[in-house]
Amino acid sequence: MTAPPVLQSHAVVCCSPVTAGVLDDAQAEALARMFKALGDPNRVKLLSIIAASEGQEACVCDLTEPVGLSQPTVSHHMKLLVEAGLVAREQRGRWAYFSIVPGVLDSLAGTLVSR
Amino acid sequence: MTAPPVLQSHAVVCCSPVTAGVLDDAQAEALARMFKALGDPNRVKLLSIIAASEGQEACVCDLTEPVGLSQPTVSHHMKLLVEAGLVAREQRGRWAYFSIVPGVLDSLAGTLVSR
DNA sequence: GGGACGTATCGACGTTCGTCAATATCTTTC
DNA sequence: GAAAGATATTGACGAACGTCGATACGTCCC
Repeated sequence: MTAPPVLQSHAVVCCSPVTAGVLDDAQAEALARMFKALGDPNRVKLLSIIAASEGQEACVCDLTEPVGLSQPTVSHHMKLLVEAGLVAREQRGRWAYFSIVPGVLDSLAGTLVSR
Repeated sequence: MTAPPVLQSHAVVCCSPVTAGVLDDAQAEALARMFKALGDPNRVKLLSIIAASEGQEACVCDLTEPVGLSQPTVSHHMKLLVEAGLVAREQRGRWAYFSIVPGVLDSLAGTLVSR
């Protein structure tokens, strides 16, 4: 929360391959930040629900019931996913629509493949 | 530690794609377990050091200095990586050699690609 | 403007995490 | 078998996490 919203650029910076040489501190930290966001079962599930929704987007109201968590907790998880640069938030009318940032999962996958 | 060493099979079980339908609890948990292991900068760095070493293996003695952590802490991180099924441990003489489980990172990457 | 509704923030709680110093365990060598 | 070296375990600590109920904030509609 101390950081301004420069989160979109993560998709660009995040991608030094794990297996292609020793990572420096900044690279390791950028990668760990995204992986940590994926390090909770409910967040992984939330991502998959969004991906499976039509239009690849969903609002909190769609997400609360499938994961069985309270609305504030889902809101909290979504905030973490947004801050990690994995998910984008768009306010449309009363609802907040969340979608997976295009390409970010592929980029992350790219850091894991042996090359 | 309540679980016996069935960790090798993780590479087989871990791989329900995030973006190909809503994950059930077991799948989400299996994925999150591996991602959580990658959710610490020092562990990511440890992985990259192992990958960059000749023979793709390293002992704790090789790892302590690059990450700047105490020996027990490195040992602890390695244990987590092993338990997550990402790293294999092999005792050879006095030393314990750690190597990345073949294919596991590619499998993980496979769960992220949009397909 | 006053409700009603969807979402975010706050405050609190128990739990897990990352780290270290101290110590124990295992392996080799003399 | 005793000493030395490499690694693991233990115990402790503060920090971060996941969760909730209560409440505040926006947005729409009458």
